[in-house]
Amino acid sequence: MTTPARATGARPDDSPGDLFNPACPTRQVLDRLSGKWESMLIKVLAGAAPGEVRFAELRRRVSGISQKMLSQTLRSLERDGLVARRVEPTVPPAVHYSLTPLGLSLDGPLDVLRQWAERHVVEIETARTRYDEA
Amino acid sequence: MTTPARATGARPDDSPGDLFNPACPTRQVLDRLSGKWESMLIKVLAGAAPGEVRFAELRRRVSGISQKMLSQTLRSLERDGLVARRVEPTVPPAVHYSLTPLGLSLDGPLDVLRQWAERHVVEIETARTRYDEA
DNA sequence: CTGTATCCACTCAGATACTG
DNA sequence: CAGTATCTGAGTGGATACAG
Repeated sequence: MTTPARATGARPDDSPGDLFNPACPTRQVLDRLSGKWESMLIKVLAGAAPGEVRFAELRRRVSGISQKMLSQTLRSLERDGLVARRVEPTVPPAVHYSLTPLGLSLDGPLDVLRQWAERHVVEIETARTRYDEA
Repeated sequence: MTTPARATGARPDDSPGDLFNPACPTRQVLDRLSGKWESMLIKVLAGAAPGEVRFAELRRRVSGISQKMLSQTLRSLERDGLVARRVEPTVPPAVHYSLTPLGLSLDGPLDVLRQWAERHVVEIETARTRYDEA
């Protein structure tokens, strides 16, 4: 994702109604959430809040995710300050993940979207079917 | 994206807290919005609602988008019943796009996310910088 | 247990050129 | 004007193997 530095340069880019300039905050957040697992991870962690969840347990809760994507997604979430990581220096190590206050504050907005989704999936699927028939 | 039919099959997949099964509506909606342009297009069209916007005008309003991505994104949005397309049979043809009631109803939830984004971008950027330094 | 490294397939997104 | 077709590079995500 990583905000593309203005694409072509075809136009000098000073259009009035340009939502693309300057680097739209919404874009950045949406990009962050646009991955395949980000939003699910936040929901799972929010569901466990304020408790911590270990790596293996997360893997179980978000079934279908690969080890790679789990650690990759967690790292990106941690980088953005949405997820906290705590390592217990035992052998073998136990790593606990939890939502930061910032991460937790995102769950509300995400939930609004979730509710919209649940209310309208059928409509969308209907529209899709109708479109594909034509 | 297209919901991946349960990945590996490693586990019989009947975990209790499994958000992945059955095909989560949230996932589908988030997937729909996860593209680079989808949410921006909805915002632009919502800003013009209930008016219609022509193809070329959209291209101007969402600067940086290529012709290909614009038509591609509009088609997927139309397919899902979020966007309406009206062709005026003149020569050359004039095509008008607008949000359907369904599409319009999505603008609210999206706006919640936008507001969250605007309130917290700085925090996120700070966290990111701090993480990258370590 | 909790990752990282590597390889590979697939999709996304942009550039360019062409059509009704 | 409003697209479609094609080519290409970059990014995403999965499988597998290996490491602290």
